[in-house]
Amino acid sequence: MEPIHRQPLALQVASRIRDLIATDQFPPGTPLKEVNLCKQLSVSRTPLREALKQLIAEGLVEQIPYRGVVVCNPDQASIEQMLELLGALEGFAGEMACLRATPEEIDAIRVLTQQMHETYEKDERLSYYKINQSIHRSIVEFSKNEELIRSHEKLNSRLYRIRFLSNRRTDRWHTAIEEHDAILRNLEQREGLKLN
Amino acid sequence: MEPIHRQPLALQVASRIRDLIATDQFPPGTPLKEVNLCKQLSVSRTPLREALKQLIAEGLVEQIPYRGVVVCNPDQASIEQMLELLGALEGFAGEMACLRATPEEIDAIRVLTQQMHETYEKDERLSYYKINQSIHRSIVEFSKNEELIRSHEKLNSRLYRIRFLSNRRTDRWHTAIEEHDAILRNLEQREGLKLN
DNA sequence: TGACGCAACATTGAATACAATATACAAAAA
DNA sequence: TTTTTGTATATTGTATTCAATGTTGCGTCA
Repeated sequence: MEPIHRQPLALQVASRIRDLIATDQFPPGTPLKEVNLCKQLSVSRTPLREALKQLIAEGLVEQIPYRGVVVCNPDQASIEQMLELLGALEGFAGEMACLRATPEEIDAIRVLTQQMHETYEKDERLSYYKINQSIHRSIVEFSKNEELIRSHEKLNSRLYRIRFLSNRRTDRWHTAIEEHDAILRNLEQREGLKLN
Repeated sequence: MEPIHRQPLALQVASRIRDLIATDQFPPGTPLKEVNLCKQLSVSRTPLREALKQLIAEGLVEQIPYRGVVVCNPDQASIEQMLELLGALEGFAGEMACLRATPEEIDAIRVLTQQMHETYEKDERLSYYKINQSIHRSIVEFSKNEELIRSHEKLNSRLYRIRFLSNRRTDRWHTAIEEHDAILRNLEQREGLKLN
């Protein structure tokens, strides 16, 4: 029988804060004062501090001893480096997915791709964004490399806010779909190679 | 001027435990009882628990609620996945290093490579291992991608113990140097491409 | 008027105390 | 004898308390 998955307070707190950062309710630079957050979240400092330790390890917030933690404000260079690494991870995931994905899984990606193009035509940006994300996530998942999946997930979540904001800017809107099509062409092509 | 880097207790504790795991003094499966460790390290539970949270985030130990944390015991499949990802990261780092490394930095790698071959001829395995590591580390560093450097560092440290142990087995000893030469040939070749 | 120093306050770091949960073992019932 | 259940103990989760450090603002002196 399926065991119950417990969720210690620290984990729940970490998730919550992660969301608050991703949705820009805690924009970069926001100082995360422990007592304030304790009151807002109705938990004591101990689990809160443990949650913060986790976010620090994830690189989402930054800590200066005796001066508290603040939401990271990555500069343009850092963002580009993160995107660069994300691209590399997804590229590698694509290669592995070609080797290991089942035909059914590849079909699933084809369906998602079709859906994505439809939402793009209709200019439904939120749907487009979500489908886009699930395509990327699927490719990574089909690599069947747990370690890669975790790394990608963490890096992707750090870029969530940035991607979302930049997706609303028209210039990024077009380049995004172009990049994406390139990735997809690559995938299709490699899949063809695999079938030979 | 270079600021003083403080080292909160939790960080020191985390480093210590990390070393204990890496050197196999805490072999996989070892249960990390909080009160025991507190006495052994002469710290209270609070910084210890924060340190453990960090190690959990790093994937070095695993936690089951109300049942404590134990040193992870990755199975063969997980190890291969980690090595696969590490290879991908280093491969990508190599590409980036070709674009961004200065001639001096490439020379430094050439020197290290020469030293490594010497220690290999002399059958000095510890030296070989260390030089090998610093070559890999250098290549990653010269990619000039901080995010990549951090990811690689973390994954590499998780594999420290495994690599060290497997390096002592003769079969791995040969395949290791072959793999390494392949990487180096790749690097040299790409460097040549860059110079065109 | 400006710079320095000191003190009061705010905030984080660490330790301890208390609560919740799991495990082990023994006693009782089938 | 075996199974079950209750209780004692060990261990982790959470809250609270105390200590160390940083910051701010005012007052004094040059």
